[in-house]
Amino acid sequence: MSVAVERAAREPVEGGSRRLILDTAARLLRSGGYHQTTLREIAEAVGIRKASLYYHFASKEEIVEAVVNDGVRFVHEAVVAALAAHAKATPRERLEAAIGAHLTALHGHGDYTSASIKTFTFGASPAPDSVRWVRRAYEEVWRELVAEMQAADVLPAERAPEALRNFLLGALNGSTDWYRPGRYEVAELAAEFAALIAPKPTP
Amino acid sequence: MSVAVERAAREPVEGGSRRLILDTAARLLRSGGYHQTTLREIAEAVGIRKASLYYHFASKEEIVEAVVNDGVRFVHEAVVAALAAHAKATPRERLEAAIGAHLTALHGHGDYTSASIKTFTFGASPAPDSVRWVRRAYEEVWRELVAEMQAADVLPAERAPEALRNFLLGALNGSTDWYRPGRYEVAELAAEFAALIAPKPTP
DNA sequence: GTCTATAAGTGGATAGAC
DNA sequence: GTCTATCCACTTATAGAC
Repeated sequence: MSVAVERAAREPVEGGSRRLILDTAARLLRSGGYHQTTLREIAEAVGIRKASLYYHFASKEEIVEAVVNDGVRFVHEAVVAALAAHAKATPRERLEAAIGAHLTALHGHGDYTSASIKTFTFGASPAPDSVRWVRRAYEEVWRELVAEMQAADVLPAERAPEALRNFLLGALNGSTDWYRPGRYEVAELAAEFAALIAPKPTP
Repeated sequence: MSVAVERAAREPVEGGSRRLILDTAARLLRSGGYHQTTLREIAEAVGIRKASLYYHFASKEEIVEAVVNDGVRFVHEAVVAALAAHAKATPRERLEAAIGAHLTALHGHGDYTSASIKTFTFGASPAPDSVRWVRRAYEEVWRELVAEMQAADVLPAERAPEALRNFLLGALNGSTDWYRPGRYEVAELAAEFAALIAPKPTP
């Protein structure tokens, strides 16, 4: 289900095996991270031998790279879509929508995005170029959004935009360490976070 | 130097070998995390054979557990000390001092605290009891501080204290992913973060 | 307290049959 | 496209000499 949603966010047609491998890898990377997740584990969970993975991918790094990039692309598109859907809303509503979309991608059944955060520091010390680009592109969305919010006086204009963006995204991503569905809904969390970074003006 | 400071924060006298091993492990864990850091690496950096590590520790997990706990104790004591030093300051100054102490422990030469964050999700899925206790104890400091700040109206009283604390600590700890010394000073970062979570009232 | 030597297992990756 | 079989480097950990 969420897998279907995530699939729609990526390339249209391709062999189902490749997708199944990535889905599985995403799930394992989400809980185990890079070094804990082994090719044997992935293969077993998929239901094939680990040697068969090499028909679809050239290396472990290639699998992880694909998962990580898909994860960032997924949250990227979700946030862009949320902003488009709230194009005519107030700036503050737009901010809350973006926060909600980011958190939903993180805590919904989207293994890719969580795996992406968990695997932030990659196997190889400098992340592959593709990873850096994809992240940079998503960052750009927030860079623009922060600028819009500062211009609209929803976020404090006198604060450094970079610190603001890093502060907010750090807090959002950090929620993977403590948030567990069931106590709050993600929507409540989003409202709470939006209120913290951009307090509603006292009426 | 920072190592000396950190040492002072822990047990007084003990064999220097054990300490040296932990210092080295902390440094490697900080950059590599749990699974990337091997006993061979640690031993080589210390200048002994890896088998010799087993004279001092029973297992890799025991080494990591010691580093992680020392790291949390270090930042814990640093924040408590900062609050004590600002006992008579305004609530807002106390908050900024606590944020500054936390960030300094994270980005100074304190390998232990950074390693602790990086190794947050431990090897074994449920972290050892000792780790959970030590973290809980530190959390308590912030729980009290947040309550104090909400009472003093420095932090918004109408927001959920738990969300507030997690939001703030997430943002602080997330800075390990992007902050690099040199551009800002840690003190500037602390001031910026304090301003973001607790905007000064417009005069 | 540190060493050499080694066990027992697992990691990623490849060759080649089917 | 998936399999069996295998390679080899490297992992944590132990045994026992010095």
